[in-house]
Amino acid sequence: MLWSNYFIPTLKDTAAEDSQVISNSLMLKSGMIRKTASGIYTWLPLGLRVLNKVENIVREEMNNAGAHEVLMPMVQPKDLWDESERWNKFGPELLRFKDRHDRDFCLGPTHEEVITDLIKNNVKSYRELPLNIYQIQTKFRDEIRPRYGVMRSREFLMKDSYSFHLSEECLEDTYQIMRKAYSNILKRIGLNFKIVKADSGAIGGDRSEEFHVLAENGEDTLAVSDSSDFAVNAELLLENDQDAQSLEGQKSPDGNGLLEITKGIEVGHIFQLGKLYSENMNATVLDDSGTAKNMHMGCYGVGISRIVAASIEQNFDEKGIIWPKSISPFNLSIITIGADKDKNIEASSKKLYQDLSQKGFEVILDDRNDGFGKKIKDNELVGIPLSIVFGKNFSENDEVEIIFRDGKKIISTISKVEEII
RNA sequence: CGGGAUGUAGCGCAGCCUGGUAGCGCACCACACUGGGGGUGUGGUGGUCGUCGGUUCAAAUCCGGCCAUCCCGACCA
Repeated sequence: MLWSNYFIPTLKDTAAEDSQVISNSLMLKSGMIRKTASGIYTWLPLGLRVLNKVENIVREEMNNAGAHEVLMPMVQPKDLWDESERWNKFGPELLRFKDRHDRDFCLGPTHEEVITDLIKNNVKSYRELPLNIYQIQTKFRDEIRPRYGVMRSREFLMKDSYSFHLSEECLEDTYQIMRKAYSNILKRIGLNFKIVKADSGAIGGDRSEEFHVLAENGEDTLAVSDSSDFAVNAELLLENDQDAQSLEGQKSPDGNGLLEITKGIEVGHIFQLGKLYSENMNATVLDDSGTAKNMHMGCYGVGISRIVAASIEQNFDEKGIIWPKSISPFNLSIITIGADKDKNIEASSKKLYQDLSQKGFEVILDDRNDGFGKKIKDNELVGIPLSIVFGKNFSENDEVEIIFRDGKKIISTISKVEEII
């Protein structure tokens, strides 16, 4: 990729009103996203690269966990929501509209109805279970007040899975597999996270846990034991008007150590739904005695677009974004200074760019006709892990400089670059 | 929906109080210089001041309605 041909509209400043949340401000400044309307964003090429990387890691881990990918419609008919009795329960967060024939539809905020309908129409025997189906798709929830950029947007990209089982034990097995898969996802991306017990909320069901990326700006308050794995969304421990901070230092409910209060961003949520939907929507299979049984269900969500923002909330400095290597939009950049004066810089940088690209590195060649200052600032803002600089040192000594995002610098020659990076 | 705030050039802002020919910085275009931390110079492009109405000889400025956006709250994967 040549920077000069790429679409990366970086900004020096964002409006005061858009700068309240660091991830939003940095995503705007680095040219990852632009706001189209409140809570609705366009992903630009750079942002989309990151989004796709998160998406692919999630997809790989889902496939590894034995889940199968589908793509369900974003537009859903009212009849399915009547079956689950959620058309009336869901409230104005469900964006509804009519088609030209005056039939009612909504934009999908979640897909329990569609998947349950699909499975009940196509799975008749317990022999076909368990099933674990997922999709990666845009959801729409008409939030009362969208905020914090893509962290709480109305339109967002989510991976949602639904599992179907004859027995509760089988559901528990899959739940544990998904729990492990979610941990793998966040570990692979390289984020610091906690799994916490949660309130299952409006989706309903029996048991649920949330995956929180730890960050100071997190919306949720977590109570975590200082000496065991115990962690819970602080809401669940609060009584009446109690303040979350008052939990700090109290004895952990599991008996191990004291509670610490920390902030998290909820990026994943796994539920055991039980038979809630299968009963409402009459989804059954025949068991080994030929009896119709309502299926046990689980559902598992990951906020893909939210993970992108959460990663920034957890990893940034005064210069800009710091990407974990796993989701950085590029592995490295090559920066030229004065290439139009020194044709050797132009030719050599291009050759290195081609060589590294051919070897599978994702490289952006910053060939813009600008000075060092502007280029390195942009590279730091955008969060590229390392930059290889062709400049005066190359003209005079055939040396390039490798500048890492944390500020460390190494002088090298082209032949040694590959082993360093 | 309650409370608070904002809306002026592509972006960031000043001007509004005290009405009188719309400004600054950045960006952008041209040319030259420069080329290791957002460089310099010269010359340019770009705005029905969110919108509708009112007051006035005259409105970005005063008054009212509406819209949009942001922050706090209730709500929420």
